[in-house]
Amino acid sequence: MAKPLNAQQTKPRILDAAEGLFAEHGFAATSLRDITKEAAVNLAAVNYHFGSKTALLSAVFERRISPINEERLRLLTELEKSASGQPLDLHGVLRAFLLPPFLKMQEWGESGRKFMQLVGRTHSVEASEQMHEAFFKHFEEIIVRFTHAFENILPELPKQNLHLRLQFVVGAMAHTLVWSQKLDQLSKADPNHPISTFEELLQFVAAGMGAKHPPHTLEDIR
Amino acid sequence: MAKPLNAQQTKPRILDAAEGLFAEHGFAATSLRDITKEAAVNLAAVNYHFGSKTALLSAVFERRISPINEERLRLLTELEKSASGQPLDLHGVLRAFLLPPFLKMQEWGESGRKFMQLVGRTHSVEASEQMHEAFFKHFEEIIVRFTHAFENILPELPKQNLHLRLQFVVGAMAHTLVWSQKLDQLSKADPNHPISTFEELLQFVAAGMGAKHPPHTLEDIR
DNA sequence: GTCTATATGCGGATAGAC
DNA sequence: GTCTATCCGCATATAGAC
Repeated sequence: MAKPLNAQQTKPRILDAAEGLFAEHGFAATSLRDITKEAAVNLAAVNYHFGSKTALLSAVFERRISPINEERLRLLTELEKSASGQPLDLHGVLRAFLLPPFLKMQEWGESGRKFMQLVGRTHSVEASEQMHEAFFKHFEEIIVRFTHAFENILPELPKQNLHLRLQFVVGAMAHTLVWSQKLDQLSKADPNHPISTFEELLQFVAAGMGAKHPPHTLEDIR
Repeated sequence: MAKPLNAQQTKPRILDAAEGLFAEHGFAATSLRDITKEAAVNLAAVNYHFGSKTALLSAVFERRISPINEERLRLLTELEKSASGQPLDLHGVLRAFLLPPFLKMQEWGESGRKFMQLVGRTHSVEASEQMHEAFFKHFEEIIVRFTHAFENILPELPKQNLHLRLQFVVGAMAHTLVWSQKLDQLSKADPNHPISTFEELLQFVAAGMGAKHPPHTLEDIR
């Protein structure tokens, strides 16, 4: 009960440090020296345990993305079961997609917050093309399953419009995750009326996804 | 009519090259060697003309952000004038905010597309804290004027919720600008039914901003 | 204003002792 | 598995000739 200070192994220490520094300063701007110093391990440990800086970044993604996407699919499957053939609910499916990252972020505390920042950054084209592959391969099943669900919920919306709108959802979500700390401060600005960033986002994108089609034309707006 | 090849000066060549490379690979991952090679100028030219790599990035921002935000304010002022005291229209104000970056992007062609990618990247925390200041100082007046306009349009929505929703708008916009090339391909996937990415975005965020408040509770959704 | 040459330091990665 | 020492290339930045 008195020596767990050094009990933490080298690998997770490196992962934690890398996660935080990549999130704060970006992949290219973070050196292995920064990481090993922060993790209080030897410089050579990164290459010994992970092989290279790029492989380390992959490992950072691996650790967090899988549980999030598994939870998304679990929630979606649950919805499909309890609907038993009936069309799904727009709010519900959006919630299945959006809730897991917010939940896991809370569950993981500060480390989770940093990771989400890194994810948001990656959405905006950080890192090389190879990194993008390593990142997006984790989302293939998610994209297929959720797109299909939304197509069934909104059969009248042309697919192109639907797919665009899903991109807007992703954009709003990514931005919210990146700035979650500041936005949460905003949510609590009035202590008599604390609101949930997540719930507000869900409300917003549900309205956006359900916006009636076709939209106003330029003429209507002027 | 036969020698304009070398007529272009060094400074704009550097700006163009830097804009493109910062957008594609990020600030930290782009070296002055990459830039001067792409611009076909001497390595020392950057430091001679701009002083440093960071100052060059500032200059890249300077050149493009000002015209966009001036146009935003011009459109908003125009709306206020023609409304002559009446409350403004939600669609109209959102359009005044969102249209200028899309218009300028088109106007500037490939260079504009790259710049918008860079802006989207910066929204997601690229670069250092100093760079952020240099970036966001261009938006102070925009934030004040537009926030005020939205508060008047949606007086029943608590300010915290309103401010959060504006962040969602910014997130969807930034993501759309970053991925504009791919999303435009999506918009034209069906040649019989080409749609406008911008109009679809406007429709989406207008519905989101106008979503009724208070939202469903967690209980309603389950 | 533009060039070459170079100062100076940091980057990822590794060899080899322990 | 962990350490020190080091390779070697590339980074930004500058000095000084033209």
